Amino acid sequence: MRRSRAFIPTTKEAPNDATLPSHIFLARAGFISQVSSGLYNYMPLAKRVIKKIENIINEEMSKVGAQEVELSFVTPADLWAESGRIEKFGKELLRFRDRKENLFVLGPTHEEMMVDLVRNRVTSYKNLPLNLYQIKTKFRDEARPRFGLMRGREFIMKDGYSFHATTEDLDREFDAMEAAYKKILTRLGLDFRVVEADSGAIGGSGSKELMVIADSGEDTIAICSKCEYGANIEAASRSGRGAIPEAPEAEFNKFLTPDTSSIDDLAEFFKIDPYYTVKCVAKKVIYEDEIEVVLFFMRGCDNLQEVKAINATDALDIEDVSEEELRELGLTPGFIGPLDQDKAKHVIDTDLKNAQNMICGANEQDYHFVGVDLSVISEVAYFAEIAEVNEGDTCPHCDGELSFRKGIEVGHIFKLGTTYSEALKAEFLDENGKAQPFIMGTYGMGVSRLVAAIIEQHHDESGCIWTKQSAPYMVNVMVSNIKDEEQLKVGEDLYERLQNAGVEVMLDDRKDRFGFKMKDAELIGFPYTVVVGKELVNGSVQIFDRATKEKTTVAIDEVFDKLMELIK
RNA sequence: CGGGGUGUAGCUCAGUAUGGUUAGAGUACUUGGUUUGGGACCAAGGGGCCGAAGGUUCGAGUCCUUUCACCCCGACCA
Repeated sequence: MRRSRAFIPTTKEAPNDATLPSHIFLARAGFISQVSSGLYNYMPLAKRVIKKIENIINEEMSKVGAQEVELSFVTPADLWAESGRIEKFGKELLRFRDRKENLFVLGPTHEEMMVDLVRNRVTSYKNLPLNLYQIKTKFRDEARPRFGLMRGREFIMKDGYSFHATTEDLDREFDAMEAAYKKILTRLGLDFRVVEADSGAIGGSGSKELMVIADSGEDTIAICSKCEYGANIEAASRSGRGAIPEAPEAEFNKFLTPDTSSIDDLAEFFKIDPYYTVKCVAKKVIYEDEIEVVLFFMRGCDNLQEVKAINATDALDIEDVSEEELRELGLTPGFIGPLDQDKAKHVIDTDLKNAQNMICGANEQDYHFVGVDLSVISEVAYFAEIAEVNEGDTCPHCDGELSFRKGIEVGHIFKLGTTYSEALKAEFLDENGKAQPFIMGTYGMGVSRLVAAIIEQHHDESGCIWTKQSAPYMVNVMVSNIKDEEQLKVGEDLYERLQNAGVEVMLDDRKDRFGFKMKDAELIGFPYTVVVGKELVNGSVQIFDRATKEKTTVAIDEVFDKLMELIK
């Protein structure tokens, strides 16, 4: 492509609403333009990057025997009613009626459609397993789209669905998909981590997220310093903690502790580590048809992890509760403890099981119990893992230490089980001629989000730095001064030769000055720019490496071979 | 959905407290000339229903009311 003919509207200034590097640079370099909240136009460069990613996905999917399909974007609302998700998805589902007043939704994900496609067409165990996928625009009417391509309402996702006769076969496929996804991200040149994820709400026996490591990521993940373990903070667990402070030994007693309603006050009052205090976090727990106040107890040094709390109580959701509401129940906020108190349901963190030398609220204004031995309630109380892990805690699989990172969730793979096949009555006949629901897996990968993730991980102050496998063009041949006929000729020749060799190459043949064109090349982020300019008098040109910003002088007759070697 | 902010040229923004020529700058764009190794210079141009609707006024970008859009923090997010 000739730069003089290309539609690449670069700008010096970023749109005022862009905050993340990926958003700023993709907009400035002429990849995307915003249409409305969460909606973007992809311009030629972005389209090329998207195709690159799609090709890699297609290749890896093909290797593991997954077949590509394409399901309709507009889906009948009936299907969503059948699975029950029309309620659950709520306002994120964009609904509308056609001219005959039939209700439709724009597909936010395609479990229903895919199950509908397969049911009554695949009816025998002999035709299983089956893995179908598509790469397609999705629409979710997000409450708050943000960060450019990172969280749009309209976005491109690869979504795959597998169908199995046995859970063992699903496990095998799940592992194969994890491997394929890792391969895709590795090929794209990304630093990522596969982490364990929460899968409570959707059910199923497990899910993993693929996280691209980047400071701007919206998810926090805990990773082990020694082994492969990694988990979303919502699902992370620990086997212990770093250093356990010295225990404050005391006889069991009730103590007057005025004005110590917070853990900090309490620890200060007794001059002890918060580790030996019991924290109470009261929440309103929402069930389908009732709302209940539940008291969550954990060590004072820990925090409640809400997703774990929801899973522990089988709730739909959890909300804050006010002090007034607690008082109405007869509770004393700031002094609530798990002993001698049955005003509300308790959930106690497993780390408190049999805990000794604890200090907890006495359920009486200005009083705490000291020297508490929680083993007295360990038989009767409900224990669950509800505390969030902390940095420095011990890995659940080895003796390594956990630390936190920020990640961008670019993939999520799920063992779905029979949730959808049962809801939609999608069954096959097994060896015994008995009808069984399909056992399913689902595998998502955010294609447009990957475009942003690549830049979040690969950029500098000058702009984008595309990895070789994701670059819209591999080589940019820049003629420094097109009025210099020799420069232009050498540039044109190299451009043609590279093109004939199948290299994706841009020829910057614009009538602008050197500096302008260099800044532009850096902003766009071509992996290599060949500068045909001043050094031509010595019979050489320069190869500019975008990642390192280093210029290497190369003789004209060697530059082609050198480039072919670099781009391998 | 709660809290905050912003809408003026393609883009980034002044101007609005105190209403008053023909609404500005930078950048981008067009034309001519000079320049050609790090977003050049000179000159001349084109480009605006000042987010929308209603109101107050002799007069509204500016004041009042309503409304829409977008952004940020939070809630939410298979």
